[in-house]
Amino acid sequence: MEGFLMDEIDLKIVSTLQKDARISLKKLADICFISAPAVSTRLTHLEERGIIKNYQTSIDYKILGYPIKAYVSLRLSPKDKDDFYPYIKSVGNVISCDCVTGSYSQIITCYFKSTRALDNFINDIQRFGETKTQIVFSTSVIQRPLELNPGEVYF
Amino acid sequence: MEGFLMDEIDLKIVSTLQKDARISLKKLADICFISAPAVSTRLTHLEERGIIKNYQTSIDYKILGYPIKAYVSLRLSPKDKDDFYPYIKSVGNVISCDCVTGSYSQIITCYFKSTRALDNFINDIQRFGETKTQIVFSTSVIQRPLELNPGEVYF
DNA sequence: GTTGAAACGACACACCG
DNA sequence: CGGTGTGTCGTTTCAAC
Repeated sequence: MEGFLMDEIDLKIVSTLQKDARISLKKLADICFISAPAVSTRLTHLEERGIIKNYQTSIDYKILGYPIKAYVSLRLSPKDKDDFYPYIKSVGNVISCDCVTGSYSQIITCYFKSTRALDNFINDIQRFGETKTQIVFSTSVIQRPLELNPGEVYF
Repeated sequence: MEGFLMDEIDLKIVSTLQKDARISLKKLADICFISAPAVSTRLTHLEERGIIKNYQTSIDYKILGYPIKAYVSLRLSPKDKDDFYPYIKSVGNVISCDCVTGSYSQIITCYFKSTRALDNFINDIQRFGETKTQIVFSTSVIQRPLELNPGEVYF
């Protein structure tokens, strides 16, 4: 990461795109009070520097037949790490996996078509260590962007 | 939820958009082997029916000055629910909050500029109940779309 | 970063299977 | 009814400043 600083306009671009990735360059330009080509070059830079990682569409997995969301915690034996990482990447049901502090060292977020499918998955990963599963009942804060122009945030 | 079925083309549209939300209708049309207007009407339907929820840009929060990611579990007293939900929605650091099975009934995913900021947050929410915090060290599966045209998935 | 022109893509309509 | 094809309009891109 080079010694570089985002200005107000970059921040406006990024936070606007977070909320609507399909907005046109022209509209972005109007919002930022600069020209469309200027937005375009800034976008390219933001992408090249890895600040913008990708553009995703969020889907209602429930409607699409994946009603089961779960957090699976896994106490991963250090010796199994090299086997575990490629494996967990290969499972299409898994949308994120983080190594965390605490006795359960991996937190896996995943979606399934049924509790039976979830159960199969859990049985499978138990070869890597002890697991704890928490199935999601309801979601009060749906996956959303981090607030970059902070109103109500902690410092 | 009407008695409606996604066909192969809808699935192709959705899974393509998941990976690149800024793709043009024309490219989508080429990929799906149909015309651009046809893609356009399908997109509108998918949005109207809530299968496509929104288009987000994923950002490297680390580079932007939020290096701390954490999962905070909260044992929420039922009587505090009505206070908790509006509050947790208002915190810009929180990107998701799920009600789950198990003794810690809420799982909060959040980002912070520092461990001190995280600490302030935790101290604050402890008025709602006991908490357990797991800070993310490293991420082996970065937030990614669910695999809809499944290769390696559990049934 | 801005402007303007040219290339490109998106949208609305009438037409065809 | 849903897909295709044309025309118009808006958007992106490139060159010159």
